Amino acid sequence: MFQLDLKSGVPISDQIVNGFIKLTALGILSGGEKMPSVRSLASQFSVNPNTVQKAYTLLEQNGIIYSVKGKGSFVSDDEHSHKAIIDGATKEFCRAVRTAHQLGLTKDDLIKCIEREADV
Amino acid sequence: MFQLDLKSGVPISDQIVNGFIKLTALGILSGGEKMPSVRSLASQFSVNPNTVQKAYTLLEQNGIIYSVKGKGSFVSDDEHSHKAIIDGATKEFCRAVRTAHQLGLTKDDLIKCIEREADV
Amino acid sequence: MFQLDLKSGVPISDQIVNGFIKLTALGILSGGEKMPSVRSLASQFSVNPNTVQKAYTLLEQNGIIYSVKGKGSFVSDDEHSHKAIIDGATKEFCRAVRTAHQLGLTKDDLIKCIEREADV
Amino acid sequence: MFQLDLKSGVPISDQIVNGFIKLTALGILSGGEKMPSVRSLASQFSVNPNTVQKAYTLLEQNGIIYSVKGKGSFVSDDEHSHKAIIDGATKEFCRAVRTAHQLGLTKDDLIKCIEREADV
DNA sequence: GTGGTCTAGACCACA
DNA sequence: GTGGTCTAGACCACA
Repeated sequence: MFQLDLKSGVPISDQIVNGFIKLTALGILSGGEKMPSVRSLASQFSVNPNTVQKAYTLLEQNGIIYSVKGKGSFVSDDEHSHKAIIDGATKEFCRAVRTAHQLGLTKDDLIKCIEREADV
Repeated sequence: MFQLDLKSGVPISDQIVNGFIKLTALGILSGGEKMPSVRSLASQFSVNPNTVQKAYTLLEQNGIIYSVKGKGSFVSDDEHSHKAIIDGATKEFCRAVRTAHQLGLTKDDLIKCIEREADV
Repeated sequence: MFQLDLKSGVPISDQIVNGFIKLTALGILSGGEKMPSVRSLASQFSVNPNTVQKAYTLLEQNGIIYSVKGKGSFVSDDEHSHKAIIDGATKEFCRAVRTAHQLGLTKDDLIKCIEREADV
Repeated sequence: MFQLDLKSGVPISDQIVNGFIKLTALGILSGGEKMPSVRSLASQFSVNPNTVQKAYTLLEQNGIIYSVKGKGSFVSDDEHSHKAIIDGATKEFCRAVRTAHQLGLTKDDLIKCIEREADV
């Protein structure tokens, strides 16, 4: 699935959120599929169930998954989850553009960076 | 100079760092100029001196300013500080590009965002 | 009959209760009519029989249905069930009015909402 | 301030959220005012700090308060918090109207209820 | 079994 | 001191 870096300073719950967002973005996880249960994932990562629970709550608030008490958590329909991910990522990226621009990077600098990093 | 936004969630020390980086990027602050003293800036912003101190330390670590014992802190020569700022901003931005790309934003999406946000 | 929405977060047993209440309110189910057996409904909905049983118990407690040992469950006579439904709904709605009013919605706000949502 | 009912079945964190929403709606708490610290409120209510923390996080997500690490939590500007409260309450109430309407309450029934409960 | 809430208490970054 | 994250583990409703 994905790895956690306990010493990175990034909250573990956020790492779990990001991990699942990537899996979904890559199509490895798709609509309706069952998520691992809170407890099983916690023991798999040797992490507290509360931490996983928090991550799942965040994922649900962002429309990536939905949970059914007593049954489990499930990935939202592809259309829904895909839109949620693209929307979030776009917002985040546009903020980065604004910051870079304010610090004096020119449009050309930014595009050069894209050519280098986001090449097909 | 610049304003602090306590509600933004961004650590105040980071906001101070960013504020000075912007002033320098815009050429409002230039090489050799004296920075306000930690204590004066703290009282001006009604903020804890430790917070300003932390910001100054970060600025120094990034090569934007340098301090002279007993005299105060000064902006690095233009060439030096400018390079430091551009380098930092580029690194940060490229990371944002990678993340956005991994989450499924296409090159076109990214460029569209730049057109919108970084317009002259 | 009616559909269950697993993603809604509303307990399935409550959804079954509400489903039958609506069918009765609409006159699709009327007094004396036999309810589907717990087991048949459970398999029809691919849901745990306990869940259906719980719903039936709630419906009985609210006077919407009654059960006869060895024969099954039946819809209460129209007058009875209709009154039970209206009473419950009224109580619930009045509570919502109180809450909304306490939070600062004016009588006009509330009525505007009714015009919009409960239009013929 | 307000009281908690530990046996009500309503999550304590939600009760705290609702309590502060009411205090704000009533104007007892207004923009910029400092909220009690997580720990002090927890001890005042004899409740775990995590529970208060959760409530504060929810209030922040709803735009009612904002928190500054190291300084405390504060009520959002009146305009902002007021809008957030009215929006939330309206959404909630409209849902109640739909439900009541589906169960057969007529527009007149609903309005009668408003006259009774939301009288000036 | 499964998600969700809660207590008790440690530890961190920030001010 | 203040908010925020986390562990350890209990307990509840729902299925």
